[in-house]
Amino acid sequence: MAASLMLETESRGINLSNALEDRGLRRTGARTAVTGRIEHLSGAFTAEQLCRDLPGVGRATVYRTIRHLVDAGALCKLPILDGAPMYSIARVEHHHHTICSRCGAVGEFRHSTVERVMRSLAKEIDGDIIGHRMEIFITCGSCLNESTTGKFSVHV
Amino acid sequence: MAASLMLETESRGINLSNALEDRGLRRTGARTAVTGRIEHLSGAFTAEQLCRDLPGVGRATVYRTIRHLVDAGALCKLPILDGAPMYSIARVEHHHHTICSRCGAVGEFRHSTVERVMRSLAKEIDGDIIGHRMEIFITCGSCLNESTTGKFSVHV
DNA sequence: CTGATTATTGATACCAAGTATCACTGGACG
DNA sequence: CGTCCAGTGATACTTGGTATCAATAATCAG
Repeated sequence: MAASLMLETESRGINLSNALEDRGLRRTGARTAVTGRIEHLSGAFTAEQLCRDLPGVGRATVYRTIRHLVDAGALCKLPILDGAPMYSIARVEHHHHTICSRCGAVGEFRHSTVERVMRSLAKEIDGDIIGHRMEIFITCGSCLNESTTGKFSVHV
Repeated sequence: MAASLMLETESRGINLSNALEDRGLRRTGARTAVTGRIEHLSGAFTAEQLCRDLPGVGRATVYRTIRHLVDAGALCKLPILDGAPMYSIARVEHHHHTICSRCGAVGEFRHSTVERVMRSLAKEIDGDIIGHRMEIFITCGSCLNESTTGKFSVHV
């Protein structure tokens, strides 16, 4: 992702273990393994992928830990159209995602115009806006130089 | 949804059975039952809901027919954050959705500014944009007058 | 109309993702 | 150190959806 896109970003210090502790949860071996693995991964991942990577940690614990991290706002859950949802570390307070339809790489961005659109829509919609979500499907720069077939189908 | 929102809309004549025939699929009793039921429903629905409503049609056929309709562009598939995806008839060529987090009602809208945002992002993103998706979570007008609890959790 | 051809159906079995249960374990803390 | 309770993980279960395949229904040529 181009650096210019991140101009409006206030990046957060990321420590997933702390995010759990802040919620009053104990720092245990299993949780440290899960958060450590997530921080070690470069991008987005699925729950099953994490289970495979951490055979020493039970499935239930992996799923529970992910849920805690999502509840804490430290992870974003991205409902991809087909297949299991993906998760990515929430580095930016409120943001949207770019998803490469070939390699699955997920990026974050903020764009003030999106928020302006929301404010203008608020006047027209019959009801209260309580949130929004936006995903941009791309073929990322590095995939443009390759010839692999698509990973996700995109019906938009 | 406010009528003003639909101003940018070119509404399409909707005939799901024709959408299937246009793809070279036969007009059968089961498919007519499924498309008829979908057209009869007021808003968005899940595949399982359709199966329950049509006990005379097999699960496999319901799922197959939905898939055909999505492929034909006659239905939109909406990945709600938790639970099964919802489907709604695509009345407008390219559009976005409002989703009431209480009653699950789904609306469509077009807003030219969203497309303008896409064009400005295209210059900044490292890669090719191949599509985008936007959902606005709302509490719709009719739900504002009630006191039911939320149906969907919204982490945005 | 009749029979041949082929798409479609739906019961069944299956698979994948995720959750509930519950006896056991190990952190925290007096 | 011992107690207590949060946390764990094996297991069984649920849900959403797909593959299989024999039976059935559309379609079409004659």
